[in-house]
This record gives sequence, C-alpha cells and structure tokens, in this order.
Amino acid sequence: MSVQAKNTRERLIEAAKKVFSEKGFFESHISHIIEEAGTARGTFYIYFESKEEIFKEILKGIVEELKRRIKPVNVKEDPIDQIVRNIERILDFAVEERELSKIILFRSYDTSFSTIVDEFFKEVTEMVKTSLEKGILMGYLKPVNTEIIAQAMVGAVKEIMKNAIEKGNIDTYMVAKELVEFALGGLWDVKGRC
Amino acid sequence: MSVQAKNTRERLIEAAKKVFSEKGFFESHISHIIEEAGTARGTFYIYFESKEEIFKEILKGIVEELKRRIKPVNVKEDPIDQIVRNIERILDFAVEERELSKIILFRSYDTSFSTIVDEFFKEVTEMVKTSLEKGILMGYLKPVNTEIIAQAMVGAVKEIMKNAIEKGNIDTYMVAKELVEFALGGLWDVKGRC
Amino acid sequence: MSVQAKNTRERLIEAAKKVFSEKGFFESHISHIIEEAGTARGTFYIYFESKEEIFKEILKGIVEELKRRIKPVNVKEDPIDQIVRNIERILDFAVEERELSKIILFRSYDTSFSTIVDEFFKEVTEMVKTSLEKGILMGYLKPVNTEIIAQAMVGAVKEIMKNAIEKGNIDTYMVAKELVEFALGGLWDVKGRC
Amino acid sequence: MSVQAKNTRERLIEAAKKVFSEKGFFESHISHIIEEAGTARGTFYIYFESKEEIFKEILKGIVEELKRRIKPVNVKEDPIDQIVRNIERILDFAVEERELSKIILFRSYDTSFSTIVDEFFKEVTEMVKTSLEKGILMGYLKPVNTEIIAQAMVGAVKEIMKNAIEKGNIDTYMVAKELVEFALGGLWDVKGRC
DNA sequence: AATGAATGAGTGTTCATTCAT
DNA sequence: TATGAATGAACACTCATTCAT
Repeated sequence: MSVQAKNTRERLIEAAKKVFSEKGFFESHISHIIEEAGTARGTFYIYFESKEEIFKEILKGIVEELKRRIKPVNVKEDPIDQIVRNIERILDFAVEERELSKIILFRSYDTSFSTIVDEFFKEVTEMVKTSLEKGILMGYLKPVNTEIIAQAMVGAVKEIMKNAIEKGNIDTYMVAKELVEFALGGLWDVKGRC
Repeated sequence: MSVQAKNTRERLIEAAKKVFSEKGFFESHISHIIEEAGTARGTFYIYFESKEEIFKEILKGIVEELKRRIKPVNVKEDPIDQIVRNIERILDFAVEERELSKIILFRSYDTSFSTIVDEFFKEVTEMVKTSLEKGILMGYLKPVNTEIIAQAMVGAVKEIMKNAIEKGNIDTYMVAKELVEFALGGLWDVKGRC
Repeated sequence: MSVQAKNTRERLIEAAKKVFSEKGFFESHISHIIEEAGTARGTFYIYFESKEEIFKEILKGIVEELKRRIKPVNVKEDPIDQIVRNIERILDFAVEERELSKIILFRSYDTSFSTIVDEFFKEVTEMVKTSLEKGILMGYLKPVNTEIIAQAMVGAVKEIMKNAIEKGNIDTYMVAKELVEFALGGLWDVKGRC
Repeated sequence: MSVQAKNTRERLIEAAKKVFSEKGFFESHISHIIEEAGTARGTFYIYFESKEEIFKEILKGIVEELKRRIKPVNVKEDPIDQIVRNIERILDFAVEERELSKIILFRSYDTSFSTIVDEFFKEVTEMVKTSLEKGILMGYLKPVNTEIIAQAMVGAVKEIMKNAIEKGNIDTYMVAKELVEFALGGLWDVKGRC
C-alpha cells in the first residue's frame, strides 16, 4: 500500500466519520462520503467492501479508543481519584471527538452493529460491578445491589457524555468529580444528622 | 370510521409496533408491516399517509404514556416514596410494553424523529433538576450541581430500563427503591464514620 | 331506474365534467369525481364501468351537441349568413359550456379517445370542403385547393373557440362575421385596385 | 461528461422522443423509455431527475426549433414571400420531425407543461397581430380585427401542420403559398366584380 | 490505484376497481 | 341502490455495488 493509497483510505475514513456523525448509518450514502473525501465512486470500493465495513471499522475504532481511556484501578494510588480520572478521560473523548461520540451516542445504525457498542458498555458495566463488589467486601461501600447500581452508574456517565457532546467546552474533571462524589456521598444533607 | 376500519387501523398499528421494535425505522418496510397485519398494500395507505406518519404516531404514543406515568410529587405524602413509585411505573412500562420501549431505547430512527424522544427526556431532566433545587433550598439535600446530577439520574433510569426490557420479569419496585436509596445515601459505608 | 338513481347518475356526470375540464383525463381521479358529486366510491361503479366509460360518454355528448349546432346550409336563405350563424353557434357553445369545451380543446386525454374528437373535426372539415367545392362550381368562389383551405378554416375556428373559452364574454356573432368576411374577402385592401 | 455518457444521454432523449410521441406524457413510462434506449433503470436517473424533466427538455427543444424557423420579415425583400417561407419552414418541421411535432400537436401532457407550448403559440399570435397592424397602417391591408384574424391564422397553420404530420410527404411550399394567397385574396371570385 | 458510467433489485406510494354489508 | 373498506398491480425513483477503461 503506497503512501498515496494510505492517504486515500484515510481521507475516506475521515469523510465517513463526519458523514456518519451527521446523518447516522442509514441516511449516510456512499455519495456523501466520496463527495466529502473527494474521491471517485469506484475508489471507495478499492478500500472498503461495503458501507457496512467502513462503518464497522469506525465503530470498532471508537470502542477501542474508549477502552484505552479506561485504566484499571491500582491500589498504590487513591482509587477514587483514579475513577474520577477514568470518567474524565471518557468525557474528554466526548469533547475532543464530538463526531465520533455522536455516532455511538446519538446516531442510528443497523441492528447488526449494536452488539459492538452494547458489548463495550456491558464490559464496562461488568467492570464497575466487580469494583463495587470489591469495595463492599473491603467494607468501604454499602452492600448495594451491585448489578443495578453498576448499570445506573454507566447510564449516568453515558448521559453526561451526551451533554458534553452538545455543550462542547465543559470542565470534564469537575464534572467527573461531581459525579463520583454524588455516587459516593449521595444527596442527603447529613450535616446535622449524625 | 366503522368497527372494521378501527380494527384494521389497530391491526396495522400493532403490526408496526412489533416490526419497528424488531428492526427499527429504517429496516422496517411497509411489506413487513402489512404482512404482519395481514392487509393489502393499499390498505396501509388508507390509514396512514406514510411510513413516517405511523412511526411518529407510535413514538408520540410512547412518550405520552411515559408522561402519564410520571406523576408530580405532592407534599401531603412521603416525597421519596412518590419518586420511587414514579420510577417503578416507568420500569413497569419497560416490562409491560417491551416492544414499545425497545423502539425508543434500542432502535434506530430518522434524525427528524429524535426531537420527539429527546424533548421528552429533556423535560424529565428539567423536572428532576427543579426537584433537586427545591430539596436543596429546603435543606434536605446537599448543594450539588443540579444540572449534572439531574442528567446522571435520568441516564441511570434509562439504563435500568434497558436492562428491564432485556431481563423481562424483574421486581420493578425493588429496583426503583434501590436506585433512589443509592441516589440519596450514596455508596460510602458510613456506619462507623459519624 | 328510479328518479333518485337518475339524479345520482346526473350528479356524477356533472361532477365528472367539472373535474375533467379542470384536470384532463389522466389527472382526474375517481376520488375527485365522487367528492364533487357527493357519492360513495362504489356508487360510481353502479353507473359507470370505468373512468374511461364516463369520459367517453361526456366526450360523445360534447361532439353530439356540436354537431347539433352545425345546420346544413339551405339555398332558400342567404348562405353566407347561415355559415356565420353556424360559427356563431359553435362559439356560443365555447362560451356557454366552457367546461365541456375545455375538455376537447385544452385538456389531455387517452390516445384511445382522440378518434372521437378527431373524427368529428374530420367530418366538419369534409363538410366545409364539399361546400367550397360547390361554391367554386357555382362560380362564386375562386378555384382554391379545397382540402387545404377547409383544414385552415376549421383550424381557425378551433383557435377562436379557445380564445372564446378564455375570454368568456365575447360578441360571438361579430366574431363569426369577422371570420367569414376575412375568409371571403381576404386581407388585401382593394379599394384602389380595380 | 464523457463520449459514452453523451451517447447514453442522447440515446435516452431519442428514445423518450419516440415514446412520448407515441403515447403522450402520461402513458409513457420510464420502462418504455429505457427499453427503447437499451439502458438500465438507474441509468435514466443519472441523466434526468424525473420523467417531468426529460419531457420538459424535449418540449423546450421543440419550441426553440420552431422559433428558429420563424424569421423576422425584413423590408428589403418581398414580405409575402418571406411569410410563405416562414410557414413553409414550420410545415417542414412537421414533416421532418413528425415525432416531435406529434408531441406538441397531438399528444397529451401534464397541465403544468401547457404553458411552455401555449406561451409559444401566444407569442406567434402576437407577432402576426403586430404584422397585420403594420400592414393596415401602411394601407396594404384592410382594417380588420387584428386579434381575431391573427388567432385564426395561427389556428389555420396549426391545423395544416397536423395534416402534414399525418400525410407525411406534402409540397410544403405549395401549401404555404396556397394558405397565404387565401389569407390575402380571400375566397370570393372577383373576376367579374370590379 | 483511480475513475465514473452503468446496473437492477428493492422501496414507498398511487389509484382504479371490487365486494361484503 | 348505496356504501366505503379493502385490494394489488403498477409506477417513479433510490442507491449500494460492479466493471471496463
């Protein structure tokens, strides 16, 4: 694959990301992508077998990047801060890569692709659940229904991501911190209660 | 409109709900709907102007039903219990009307329809935000960033709904209660802290 | 056939005339006709076998009426005046029955119907041709190419009819006279020529 | 646009001319045109946006060609001969381009297209009217009702055109001359009258 | 590698006609 | 007679994909 070719492929991917993020899978047409990329119709099919393929590649890229941003919590440092940082990095992705984030959070895609995204969120939910269980076992956390609470927490972050995409420039660290504090401390004002 | 006609229309709506919930808007075709309903092609167009129209009607129905299930919290009774009941009713919808719930939570639809659903969730978020502000003012709740927390809570319920749809028979009251307790009390085990 | 029935049939015919005159054959739909007539869909098919049939009936009615208005020229009275009167009556039809006239002069219809109208105009052309031949034989008229001139005269009247339909209230006798005088005397100003 | 493309487009136009001339606008279907042209369905839509578009293009072409054949009468040469030549060229069009002529003179088309053709004939009528007025002012022609006579003359030529289309090979110069002589001299045999 | 003209299966939609009530 | 719900063949148009150059 020559440099030129690599450029063409890259151009198509970038174009597709833009188009998919604006219109979703179904309302994006090959004509939109090649027009945006400035290539001919046939050129698209040199690099990609189908519309499905390029979409899947983009989708997998998004999921990989998101996974990369979630780092396992180690015991050497403050676990709470590590969780905040993980959420911060996820929100950063929403802000930095608005187009890509839109694709998985706002835009519609073929039922057959859902597994890719759903799988990812399920994995994350499982991770959170395991962490909660650990925290409970260690006596730090209340003995909650970990499955439910894990789902709730993932749903919460997703929704905040959506808002981050729309708002654009938010203080992701602050938001992540607020979220974690809320999850840990809850809403009750306990000042005078103990 | 005769009884027949009402039945036919109803049959088409029911068929469409099923088809849309399985395939989403784009991959659902008129042929699928009429086959499911057992009517002729032309019959569909007696009752609906287009595929868009019937989808919109179904979407609006879902949103209306969800709104109906969210009752304003009054001061005469325990507010916490009322919130739990609201969430319970929403989760009940996910369990009772799995197909309809799938449409708005899992399936893809035309960008032009998103507003209907998005508007609804924005309204709910706004409601939650206002409630939080009231609780803070009355000194019951901590002074949190109400916008962020409201979004987080709505996202949490959405995610739990998704799980309810998939799981099928869950104890919605218990789940709602768990969720509210988590939101109020947080995760920190405070037994020995005060 | 009861009186009621006759009324229904008549109502459908009148409605069809109006609709056909506005939209032509192809863009007129059964729904337009029954809406205008205030009958049910099925009622239409009690009285007419098809859209074609009712159109044909109307078309034939128009042609019959036009034929009725063209009276053979007799030798007892001034032949020129009789011709003027014939043309006047044709133009009167255009003015009195604008809708019907529109159908044959402006609106589009199925190729299979053209014969009905074309036949009529051909007959008229033949009549004019025969008259011209007679006039030439009797020495009143110049020895022209009767076929060409007959066609020209029929075409002239058709075009004047179209104008009569559009203008609405014109002095049809005057126009008919002007036309005949032109045909007989031509345009050359011969005042000083003989 | 490549040579191929131009050929394909041309082929479609030629096919459409043939089909439209045989069936009129409404009874011509895309399938007829592409079958005649020997292209695939989609190919049609590469070159034309819709059935309406290709029809309009053809219609406009006809009107343009007809306009091209009507040359303004100049004073340097015999005006009568120039008029004869104009009519001759119009009749030549009917003979040379029978298919195209059929489209505007015999075949049915959407009401929305009529303006294109009507406009043309109105323009021509206006031209004739102005010429008549000039002739009257210059004392060559009798003071007739120019509007009526102009219409009559246009209608006459239209009808002769129709005949030319059907007959096929006629002496267009002779017919044009006959027509003009008739218009100028009328039918009265004036041999013994002055 | 790159092009872009050509393809054709597949969509939504229309509308004259039928028929049970 | 009258109704109007139901029918389905037929139509214009779309768009992912192919392939000769």
